[in-house]
Amino acid sequence: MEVSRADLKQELIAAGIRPSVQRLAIFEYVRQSCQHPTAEVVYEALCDELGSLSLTTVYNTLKLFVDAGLISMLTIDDTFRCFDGNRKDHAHFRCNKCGCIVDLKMKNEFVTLVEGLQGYEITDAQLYLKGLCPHCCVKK
Amino acid sequence: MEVSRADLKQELIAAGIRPSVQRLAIFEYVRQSCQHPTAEVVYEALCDELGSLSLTTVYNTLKLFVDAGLISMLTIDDTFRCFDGNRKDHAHFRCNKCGCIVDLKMKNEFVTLVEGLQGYEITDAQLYLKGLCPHCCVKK
DNA sequence: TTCATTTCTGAAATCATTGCAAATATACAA
DNA sequence: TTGTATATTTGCAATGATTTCAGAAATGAA
Repeated sequence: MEVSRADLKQELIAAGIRPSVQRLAIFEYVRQSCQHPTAEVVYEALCDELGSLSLTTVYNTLKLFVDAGLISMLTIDDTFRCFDGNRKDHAHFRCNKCGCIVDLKMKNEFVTLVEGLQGYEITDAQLYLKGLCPHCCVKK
Repeated sequence: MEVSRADLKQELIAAGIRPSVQRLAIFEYVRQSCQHPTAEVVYEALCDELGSLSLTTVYNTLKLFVDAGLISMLTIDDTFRCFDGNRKDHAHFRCNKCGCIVDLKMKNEFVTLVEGLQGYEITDAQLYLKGLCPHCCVKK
């Protein structure tokens, strides 16, 4: 499960991205995180480790990774964007009460569910479910 | 396909929403639109018809409808929210090049694709696909 | 080293969205 | 009809996440 820095570095290079200290740290953080961090969270988490870091750099770097297809950006919560380093096909659930975001396994690929995709080139797919999580359901 | 104002009015009342002039006009516009209008677009479209209309009213009213489950809000484009009056289960595609948003038919319900939903209460589901639309694929 | 290119920084700007308080419309009792 | 309470709309100011920009720093090649 744990991936080495060297591997992550190679992955960046393979994607045509120069592995600067900041980029590698941000990449590692998002990939290892089981949460779904926002740019702000990434910034807070890495500020100390890196000594100096600009929020702008975090935004730019995350955008760079998303464009390169290395991580994905979630817009499941309308008030902020968060990022996901988990590259397996999976769906997301957001609880309307506590706001938690949970990964859900898929039985099949997204596109198997959709008709009429001839002629389309699909580069990204996200399935968002919203409602109440088991925890909030109970104490409702 | 065409729904009368009277029917829409009844639908609002049934949802516990008083059918003011503005609300009815906004509801009709979003329901009839085959596009996926933003609040701004709704505002521009109805400004003349209603004589006076506030952008704030549009935002508030759309939120009211979404909370009542009458329409749904899409966050497929990270830079703005748009609204969808089509109540059939369907997926959305957004072209990365021209920005068009297209409705796609589903073969099955969203939840059939997901594992481990025991204990969850699902109130909303959205499948977002992104990439290139047939038109942009050709002239790529 | 030097030069050119890429990357990072921090402050300022942007812009969709919301908060707020006043104005207006509506419902309904007297 | 009039008065009054409630619901709705309005317009503007404020918010806050995100982006822009121009200069500073780091990096790589020669």
